[in-house]
Parts: sequence; C-alpha cells; structure tokens
Amino acid sequence: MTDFKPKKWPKQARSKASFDAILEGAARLLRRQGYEALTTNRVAAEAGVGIATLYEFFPNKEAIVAELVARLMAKVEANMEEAFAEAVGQDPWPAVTHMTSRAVGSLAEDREVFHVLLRQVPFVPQLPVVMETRAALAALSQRVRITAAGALDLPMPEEDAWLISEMLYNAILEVAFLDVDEKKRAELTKELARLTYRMAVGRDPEAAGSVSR
Amino acid sequence: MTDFKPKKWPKQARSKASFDAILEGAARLLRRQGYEALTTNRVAAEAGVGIATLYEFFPNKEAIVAELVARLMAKVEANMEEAFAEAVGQDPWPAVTHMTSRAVGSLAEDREVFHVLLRQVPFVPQLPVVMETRAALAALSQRVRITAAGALDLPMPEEDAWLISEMLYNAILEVAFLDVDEKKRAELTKELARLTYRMAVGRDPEAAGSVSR
Amino acid sequence: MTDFKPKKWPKQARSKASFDAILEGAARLLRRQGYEALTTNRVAAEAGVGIATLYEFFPNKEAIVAELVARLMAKVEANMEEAFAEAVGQDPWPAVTHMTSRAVGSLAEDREVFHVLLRQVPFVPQLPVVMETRAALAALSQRVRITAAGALDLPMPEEDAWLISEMLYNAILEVAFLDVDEKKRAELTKELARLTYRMAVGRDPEAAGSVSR
Amino acid sequence: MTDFKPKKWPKQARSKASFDAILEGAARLLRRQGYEALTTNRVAAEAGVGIATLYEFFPNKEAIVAELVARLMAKVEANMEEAFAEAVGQDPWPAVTHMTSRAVGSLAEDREVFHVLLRQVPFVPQLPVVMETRAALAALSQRVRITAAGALDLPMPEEDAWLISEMLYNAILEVAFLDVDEKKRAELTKELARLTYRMAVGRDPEAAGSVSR
DNA sequence: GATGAATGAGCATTCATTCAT
DNA sequence: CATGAATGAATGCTCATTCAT
Repeated sequence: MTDFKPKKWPKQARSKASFDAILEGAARLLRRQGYEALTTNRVAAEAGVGIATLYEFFPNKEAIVAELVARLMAKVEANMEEAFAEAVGQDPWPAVTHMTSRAVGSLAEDREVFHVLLRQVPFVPQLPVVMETRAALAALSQRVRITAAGALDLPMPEEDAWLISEMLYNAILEVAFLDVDEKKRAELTKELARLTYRMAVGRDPEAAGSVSR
Repeated sequence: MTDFKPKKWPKQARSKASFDAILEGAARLLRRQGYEALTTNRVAAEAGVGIATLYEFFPNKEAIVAELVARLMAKVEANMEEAFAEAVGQDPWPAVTHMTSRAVGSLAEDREVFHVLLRQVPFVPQLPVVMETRAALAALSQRVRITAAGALDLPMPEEDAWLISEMLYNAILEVAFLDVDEKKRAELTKELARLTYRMAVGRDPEAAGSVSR
Repeated sequence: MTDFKPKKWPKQARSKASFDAILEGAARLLRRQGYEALTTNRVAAEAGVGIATLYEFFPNKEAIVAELVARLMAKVEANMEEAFAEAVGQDPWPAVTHMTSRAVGSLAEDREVFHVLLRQVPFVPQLPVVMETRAALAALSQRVRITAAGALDLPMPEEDAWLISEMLYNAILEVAFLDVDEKKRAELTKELARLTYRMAVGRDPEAAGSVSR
Repeated sequence: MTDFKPKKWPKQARSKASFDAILEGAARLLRRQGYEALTTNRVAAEAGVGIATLYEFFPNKEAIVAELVARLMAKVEANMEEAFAEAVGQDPWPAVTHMTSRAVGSLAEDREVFHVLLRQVPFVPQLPVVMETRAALAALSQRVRITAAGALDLPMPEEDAWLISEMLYNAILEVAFLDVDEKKRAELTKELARLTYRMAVGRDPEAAGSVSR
C-alpha cells in the first residue's frame, strides 16, 4: 500500500544537498519531538527546503522515515560486519563481547533517533532493512554457541536460538537507548555479553575451567 | 502535560455500562486497525455512545488508552501475584517456569491489543502502571538467582538483574505476541524460562548434578 | 471510485439548515465563478459553516455537486411530468410546444448554474439522474411522431428517435442558457418546438392541411 | 486575462520538433486521462522535453490547449471547405449529406480528444477558433433551405437558422463522439442529414414528389 | 446523564511556474 | 536552445474537542 522508496534519487550535487537536508531535518525533528510531531511541512521547514522539493524526492512521509532508517541501519550493519571480521578466530567469549559492544556502540551514537524509530513508529520494525539487521544478530548468538567447546546442548536449538536473538536484540536496544555515560554503557554491554554467553553456552564465560580449546 | 486519568468514575450502572463500552470499543479498534486508526469519534461510534458521553468520562484520547492499559495490566499483575503465591516454597526451576508461563499466558489472551499498546503507542511504555509491572519481573529474576543453590555469582548484581529483567520482559512480550498455537507457545515459554535460569544462575536447570563442576 | 452520495442526511432542523446552506453556497459559487473556482473551503465559507461541517454531510466535493444536480433535476423532472399531464389529450403540436416550453423554462430559472454543471463539470453528464432526465425527453419526441396523423415514416426509427432527442436536448439547453429576455426565449422555444415537429413528422405543424384529426 | 497564444513560434527544426511533441503529448494525455489529469509537468514528461522548454513556447497551460484546439479545428475547417467546394452545384439533399458526413468524419478521427476538449474544458467552447467553425455550420443549413425548391417558409428565419445550426452542431459532435463502427456512424450521419433537411425545408428529402401537398 | 451538530487548526499532497545553469 | 531543481500558494480532507439542548 504505502510506498517506502524515494521517488527518485538525487543526481546533481544541488539535489543531493536537498535530499540529505530533508533526511537530517527529519532526524532532528524525531530526536527533539518524537514521531507524532513529524509532519511533512515541518520536515521541509526544518530542512530549509520548500515543501514541494520534499515531494520531489519522496512520495510520502513514510518514505522519508524508511530512507532514514535505511541509512542508519546501513551504518549499523557496516559496523557489525567489521566487528564480525575482527572477531574471526577469536575465542567465543571475547568475540561475543566485542560484537555486542560494536552493536550497542553503533546504535548509541544516534540513540534518541533509534529509540523513536524502533519503538514508536508502527511500520519501522517490519521494514525489510530492519528485519535483515536482526537476522544478522541471530547469526551471532548461534555462532557463539556452536564455537564454544563443551557447550551444553539446548533441547530446542531453533527455538532457543530465536529466543536468544530476541533477547539480545531487545537488550542491545535498551542498553543503547539508556541515557548514561559511555563507561556505564560499556559495563552494561559487557554484562549483556556475559548473560548472552550464559544463555547460549550454559555456564559463565569466566567461571573456572570454562576456557575453550 | 497530557492528563492520563479519567475525568470521573462511573457511579450508576448506566454510566458504568457506557464507561466499559468505551474501553471495549477502543480495544476492538486497536485490535482491528492499530493505533493510527484510533480516533475519539470512532471509539464513541464503536462503543455505541455519543461522542459527548465519551468526553464526559475521559478528558482526552490518551486517558482512554491509559485506562485500558491499566485494566489490562491489572489482570496481568493479578495473575503474577497469584503465580508468585503458588510458587512459594517450590524449587527455583519449577518456580521460574511457572511464573514465566503465567506472565506469557496473561499477555497472550489479548495479544493483538498488547502488541499495539506496548509497541506502537508512544507514551504507554512510560505509563506508571506499565513500569510497575516491569518492576515485578525484576524481582522474579532476582529471586531465582538467590534461591538457587550454588548459583554463580554475577559481578554486577544490580546491573545484571536489570539486564535480565529487560531481556525477560521483552522476550515475554515477543512470545506472547506470536501468532502460534498454545502448544508451541508453551514450548517457547519453557525454553524462555530455561534461558532465564541460565542467565541468572549460570548453568542449565536440568544439567546433570545441580552444582556446576 | 468517487462516491456521489451524501454521507448522511440531515435529521434535525439545525443540520438541515447547514446541509441546505452548503448546497446553496455551492450553487452561488458555480454561478459566480464557475467550476474551477469551486473548492470545498470556499463552499464552506460561502455557506457560512465550518469546513468540517461540510465533510460531516458530504464525503467529497463531487458529492456536493451531485446532490445539487439531483435537486435541480428533480425540479426539472417535476415540471416535465406536470407538463406531460397537462398535454394529455392535446393535439401533438400544442403538446410539444407546451412541453418544450416547460423544459426550457425550468432550466432557464437557474441557467448559469445549469450551464456550468452540464457543460463544464466532467462527471455531471454521466450522472444517473441526468441521464434519466434525458430519457424523459426522448419519450417526448417519440410521442409527437406517433400521435401526429399522417406522419411520414422515418427509415431508422430507433436511430432517428435518438438523434432527435439529442438535438432537442442540446437545443433546449442552449436556449435555456441564453442570456435574453423571456419574450425572446419564448419565441425561440416556439421555433424549437416547430423544428422538432418538422424533424419528427416531416412537415411544418402550421402548414396548410397539417391539422391532425 | 489568460493568454491563449503561444509565446513564440518555433523557427528551427529542432524547436519545431519540441513544439509538436508538446502538443502531441497533451493530446495523448487528454485522450488517456481527461482534462483533470493534464498538468504541465506531465505534458512535458509525456512529450519528452524539459518543463522549462514547454514554458519557452507556451505562456501557460491554457495556451497549449488552445493551440491544440486550433490545430484540430484547422483540420476540420479544411475538410469542411473542401466539402463545400465539392458540394457546389449539387442538389441540396446530396449536398447536406455530403457535408454532414465530412464534418462528422473529421471530428471522429480524434473523437476522444474532441470529446474532452469540447465538453470538459471550460474555456474551449468560447475560443474564437471554435466559434468560427460553428459559424461555418450555420451557413450550411441556411444554404440548404434557400436552395431547396419549394421550401416552406420559416417564420423567424434568423432565429430558426441559429437553432438549426445549434442542433446540427451538437448532433454532429454526439455522433462523432460515439464509440461505434464506421458503418453505424455513417448511417447515423445520413439520418442526421435527413433530419436537418426536414428542419430546414419542412419535408423529407426522399418523400414522393418534392413539393409538399 | 446523554447527545450530536459544529468547528478550526492542521495535515499530506499537488501544481503552475521561475530561475540559475 | 534546453534544462531540471526548486517553490509556495492552495487544495481536499481529518480529528480532537466544545457546547447548546
């Protein structure tokens, strides 16, 4: 029904600037006032472009939000892939710690915007780009469990994996959304990784005798 | 700013009926059309009362939603308290299983409404009644850890407890929101309890020997 | 696609007044400025009601126009039926004169509005109520030909009847739309009747030896 | 108020092509979507020229339509003049048949476009070029009456001529607009000529004996 | 206690037109 | 000669809320 894609992509430098200004204006508005206050006229005003320019690029309000989500998620995904590459070959415990930290970190950079987008905008959680990013997270927890030596088998591997990824995803969001200093967030992130490890492997990563290999 | 309380409570049977009809109408509309379609005029029409009657009882749209949330949450809390009472004296593993199951079950009864309310309405997660219910869950995970014999110590008890309750809360919601048959939901719920136990205690509840190592 | 019926009909006297004011406002605007100037906000302003009141009764602009057409056409049809009753038993020539005159007269009363509606509004000629009124006119020319004694047969009765009614319909409109005094219009109307008679019967109604019976 | 003339006429071949493309684009759009869908941006897109190029040639939307009308009407008029020349010296009945047929034929070629232009665009019927073409038709009916031997006198020659030309003009349009095969259209056209003859002369062109009574 | 008619501020969206390149 | 990015005034329409009955 609603079209979530831009009408056309900017080609010239001049239109690229307008396009970006619109997305930045929308982000600023979301951050300051929430989704209910996001109106197309306000976005245009905030972006410093005419309302008609906005509609030159986007077919409707939803498409602006969707494109903003896509851009933000692209950053998150890039971060996650980088983290994944860095984690290759590491032991599972440092690996999960590192990746969780990168996930939280990349969301925390724009935490107010992510908070509004992911928790207040009805259609955002169903956006393909969001679901794909969640899928990447699901892979993460799987990987931990499989790599960890002596991991206790879970009786319903598929279901447990789903549950763990749901829990991890939501907890990552909650930690990222928190308005705390970075030290505190880092502590929480480490504990989150620990709890994930406990779920996936069945014991504490730092318990005596738990070193893999 | 917004007033989340009813203007006045119904005294006579006649007004009680209108009051209830409004809340039920709102719930039906949320279930069928989501929050975006919830308008005061439609609620009144769906409830079969005049729009002015609606405003006789509620100062604004938000107050209707808040009161609906309060009623639904009251049921959840009642269920949880009952479950808590039943769990007294049980071992931690059956206790957490039982309580998780009751939590999921009471939310699943009205899952579409809860889904819309808790994930699409901006102000609902911040409503006191919701935050209180979440606090109850925090207690649950704490209790499990403390009661379990030989539980592995967590390095940041307060933070870990918060994280576990966040994860449990969100996962309970996700499981309750799922459109699956009750058998499947029960399985997922049991696994959710297991994962919570693993997080809180540091080992699987059904692992051979109940003390790690 | 578009809905041409009022959303709801006024029940109380108060709303009846608003409903009528809207239609009258629309008519005034059409008369003064034409269809292009007919905007919902202007209609509401002209009618002296709030824009929301207008939308309380009509689902869209087209429905206002359609209802206005319906009301005007009802008057025309009533006039035509009356004229028909009066013409029963008369000779064809006075009968067709009389009926043409009534048709022209009832359209001329609101000639500017009819002009705009029937010649400038894309969907009006296709409106059922308009097509029905035209059908009534078709019957008229048929009747003349059949009743007139010694009428020369037309080689394609159906097609000729259709053509005559098209010509009569359009000429009635043109005569009614003319901005002339009533005497002049009456003269033209009589001549129009004469020409119609000539078409249908094949000779002049006042030619020597042309008296029927 | 509105300017109905092109801003400038194309001189070079390149601009001639743009100019023509714009008019053809407009015609295609009118045919497919009607006047309401005719926007300058769409015309430019359909024509494959930039919007600014369109405004290079035409001062506004109306001028495009007016020029399109002028071109179409020029074809009709050319046809009519040719037909007139061919009819010189013929008897009135074959003459009127021939000319009516040519009129209908030239309109029918572009019937959807003519339909939209002449019945849905407010200012088109008042355009000088249209009124001139109508005037040509008035001459036709006059000519028939005067040339026909033993024509019955009409009491108000001027008014009757005007009425006949109105009726003929509108009927020609209606027959041309009809979505029927060419054979059917030819039949209707012949009957239309017959009815015109009957109006103008007062008897059927094929009645036994060419003098009434 | 209950009603429904009435409302205006505000929203998403369109369109003819301009102007710098 | 040609362009496309940019625009603001204006349009159709919705919605939470009030008020006279």
